[in-house]
Formats: sequence, structure tokens, C-alpha cells
Amino acid sequence: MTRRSRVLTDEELCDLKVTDLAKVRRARTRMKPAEEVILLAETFKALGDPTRIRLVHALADQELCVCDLAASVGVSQSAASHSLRILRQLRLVRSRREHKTAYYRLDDAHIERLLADGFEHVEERV
Amino acid sequence: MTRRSRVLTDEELCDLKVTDLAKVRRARTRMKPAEEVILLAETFKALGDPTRIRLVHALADQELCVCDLAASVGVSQSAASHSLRILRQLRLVRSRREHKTAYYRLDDAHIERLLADGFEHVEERV
DNA sequence: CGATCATATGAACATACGCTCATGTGAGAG
DNA sequence: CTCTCACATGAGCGTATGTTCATATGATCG
Repeated sequence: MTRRSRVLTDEELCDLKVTDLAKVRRARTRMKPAEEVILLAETFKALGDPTRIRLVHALADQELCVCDLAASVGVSQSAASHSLRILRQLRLVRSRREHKTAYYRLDDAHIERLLADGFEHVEERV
Repeated sequence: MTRRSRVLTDEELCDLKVTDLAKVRRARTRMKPAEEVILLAETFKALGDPTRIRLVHALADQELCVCDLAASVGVSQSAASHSLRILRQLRLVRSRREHKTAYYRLDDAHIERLLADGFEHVEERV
């Protein structure tokens, strides 16, 4: 999903100049494993779209079915469904079926906090 | 930067079926203004890339200059500089100049929390 | 069975993205 | 002044993204 984002090999890294080797070593030691970094990037990327922000924000308050979500955020049913699939694959939302209807809600409490932190950050910029 | 993400007009919305009008009204009332939503989407999109996640994570710990950042996250100086500009434009990082060197650090404490929340979320998925 | 409803999915299109490569800029050193 | 250093930026590339349109799925009803 996310670009392969190749990290330079050690050999290629030798071409890069460094001014403070201790700091670089420290940063590289602390670095999270590639798998986690990539998964987190995919998660943020999933939230990096106004429609999906609106979907998640709408679900922070109440459970909604697909057609009500589409109407709430102002996109077609198809567009809502495509976006919800992306959010579902990244465990940002989950759905349950009741008869013919699929009800969506946030997957866990982290998501709401992530969104709230984000809004808090942008609201400082008026 | 982020796609225009047009929200359907009221007229187009009439074509959408709704199962619970009260819930839809509630969601639409609670919805954040478009400007904030778009800015937040741009912010998450900026974090939606492994290289920029690594840059921000490296800066959570210490101030670093561009060449040390490039070496820390394993990309070329040019790629690091391009990515840093995006993070700077969204007020995720800020830089100061000292002689010929540009030192970067996180712009505020929110960013570190946003990243920590994100890692906490993905770490639950092993 | 066939018809309908709510949702999911595939193809296709225009646009956006992240990297590399080449070059620009501005401060310091000689 | 020229040269170098650390960084910034523009062009161009292959690829990824978000939407629409058309169609598929799967449950419910007559």
C-alpha cells in the first residue's frame, strides 16, 4: 500500500556526510522497526484524506450505517464504502451486520484520541 | 496540496438515501469546518510516509541537522530536505540556523504525542 | 423463483506523491 | 574575489490515490 520506501544500505550510507556521529548512532538505535514504521505511515495516510477524517469524526459520536455515513460526510455511497474499507483494513473502524445494514463504529479508543490530538494541533493555527 | 475533496451539494445529497435522519443531522451539526478538516488531513498525510515518520521520530529525542537526519533515517540529503520542507510547512517541525547548518526540532509537544499515540495503536497489532 | 434493498467491488481516469538528478543559494574559509 | 560547504529547490519519472460509473454480492420479501 505505502511505497516501499527503501532505506539506504550501509554502503550507500557511507556516501552521506555526518556532522555528529554520536547523535546519528543514537537516532538509529532508537528507531522503530521498519514494519511498525510502515504500518504507522499507512495508518496516518489513511487519515490523510478529508473524507476519511469526516467519516472517523462522525463515528466518534455514534454508530452509523453506510448510507447515513455517506449523507453525513457528503459523498456518494460508493465513495463512502471504498473509504470505509481502507479504514477497516487499518483497524481504524469496524463494522457489524444487522439484517441488510452494515453499522460502523471506531475500532478502539485510540482513534478518537488521535483525531482529537490532531484537531487540537490544527486549531492552534486558527 | 490535498485534493479538493468536494462535499456534495444539498441538491446532490437529496439523491442519497438515509435510514436515520436524526443521526445524520446530528453528525452534520457536529462536523468540523471544512478548513480544519482539510488542514488536519494535510497534517496526517504529511505523517503518512515512512521517511517522514522516521524524521519526526528521530527528532522526538534530539535536535538534528539535515545531514545527520538524512543519515539517521537512511535517505539522501535531497530527499530529507524535501520531506523536511513538507513537515515545516505543516508546522510539524521547525528549524534554526547556526552558521551553515540548519538544526531541526519538533514544533511543539503535540507532535510527539500524536506519534506516540500512533505507535501505541499499531503496536497492538504486533 | 424474481425483485429489491444495502453494501461491496472492479475498472478507469485525472491528479498527487516521493524519489533522483541537477542546479541554486548563501555563509565561511582561504 | 573564488572555492567549498550545508542546505534548498525545480524538473522529471514511475507509481499511488480518490473519485465515478457500472456491476456484483447477499440478505429479505412477495
